[in-house]
Amino acid sequence: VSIKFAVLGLLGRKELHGYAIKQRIERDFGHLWTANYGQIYPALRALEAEGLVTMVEQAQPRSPTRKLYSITPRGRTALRRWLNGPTAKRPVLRDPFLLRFTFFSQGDADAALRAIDEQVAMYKAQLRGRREALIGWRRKDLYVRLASELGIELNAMMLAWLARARAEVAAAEGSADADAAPPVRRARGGRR
Amino acid sequence: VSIKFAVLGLLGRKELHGYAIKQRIERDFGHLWTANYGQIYPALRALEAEGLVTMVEQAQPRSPTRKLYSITPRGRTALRRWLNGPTAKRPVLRDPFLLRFTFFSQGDADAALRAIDEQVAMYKAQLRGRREALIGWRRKDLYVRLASELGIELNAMMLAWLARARAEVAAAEGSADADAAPPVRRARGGRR
DNA sequence: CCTCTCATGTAAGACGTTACATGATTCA
DNA sequence: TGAATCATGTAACGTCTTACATGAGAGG
Repeated sequence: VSIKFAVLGLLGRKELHGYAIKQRIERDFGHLWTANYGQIYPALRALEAEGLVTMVEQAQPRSPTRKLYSITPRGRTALRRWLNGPTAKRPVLRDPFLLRFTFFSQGDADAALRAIDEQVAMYKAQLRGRREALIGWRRKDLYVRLASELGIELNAMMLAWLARARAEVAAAEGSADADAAPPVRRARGGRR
Repeated sequence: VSIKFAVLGLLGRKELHGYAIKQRIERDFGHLWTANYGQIYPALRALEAEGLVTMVEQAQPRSPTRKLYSITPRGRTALRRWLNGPTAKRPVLRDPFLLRFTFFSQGDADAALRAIDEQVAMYKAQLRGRREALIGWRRKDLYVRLASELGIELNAMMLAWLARARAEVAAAEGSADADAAPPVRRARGGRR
């Protein structure tokens, strides 16, 4: 249900075609939602069938024909109702790594360390990308900017937690492992 | 795929029946995963069919018969392989509120404020519950404790962000709204 | 008497992911 | 020549949620 409205919300700002919608989702809120063509194209058809958007084909000289979708007045009403309505449900993190993490006491000693380092690398790369993306939102939509900032804070917090977790795990599992992997990173310092 | 292993991981610690598994999931990592009977019971059957767990019926004098599941040696091997294996995929927050939030500039002025206050109330209640749950984990499993602490930090961070977001939104939308709802909460103070 | 907790489960449907199919253009 | 980007889509398959069905005992 949410994706239909996310698409409608994007069309509320600007007319777009399916391919562009996917790009926007990734750029604007890839940290808090994902969507793929298997969801986007059917959603657009459904919205059109309900009369919330209209479609116009747009031929182009040297690339495939686009299908441009625009929001209708009825679409705006539906969007506003969704925005004013109640919050569907409380969020869960649903992070496969963290789930696995809670069971590491049953695994091999160093598997935990390796997994943590993997995560650290991933979050560092992500953080860089997000900080760059933020610049584009600096003077634009207040809400998008705030959500984007949350993504960055979250990311930084995860890195801080991972550093702490790594230290505790290494300490608990005999100090031999502690320097098998790179010494406890100053990564956290980058946060304060 | 993750739920099967989450169940297996729980059984790796202690033999359990389906109903108890659900309770554990809620208590131990309700913040990072959810599961319902529609997933748990079929998962148990599947694990049994694969020979990773065994089941024994356990009649009780004055309550329904339980089906106690225990992990097998093959189950332990499979669990360890999962723990040592690669991390499936990067996480997304996937919070319906935040998704909606990014579109509030297209909605009614005060709907955003109301929605934020709703979220604040929810997170405050949740934070209380989690702090209590943590006490039970203090001297138990290191990994579970760390994950639990992350849940609390996350929760606190969300509250801090919501307070900031509220202030910025109120400021942007004319100061009339700013005191229609409770004055900008000192909630953030509780964090530093 | 009614609701809550314990305890098992199933079925239908909503939602999401992955892989495939098609085809032109651009860039190394 | 090969890969990436633009652009559309579908089918199969997983996963998750919701709602129902059953039934006993405990406590207000």
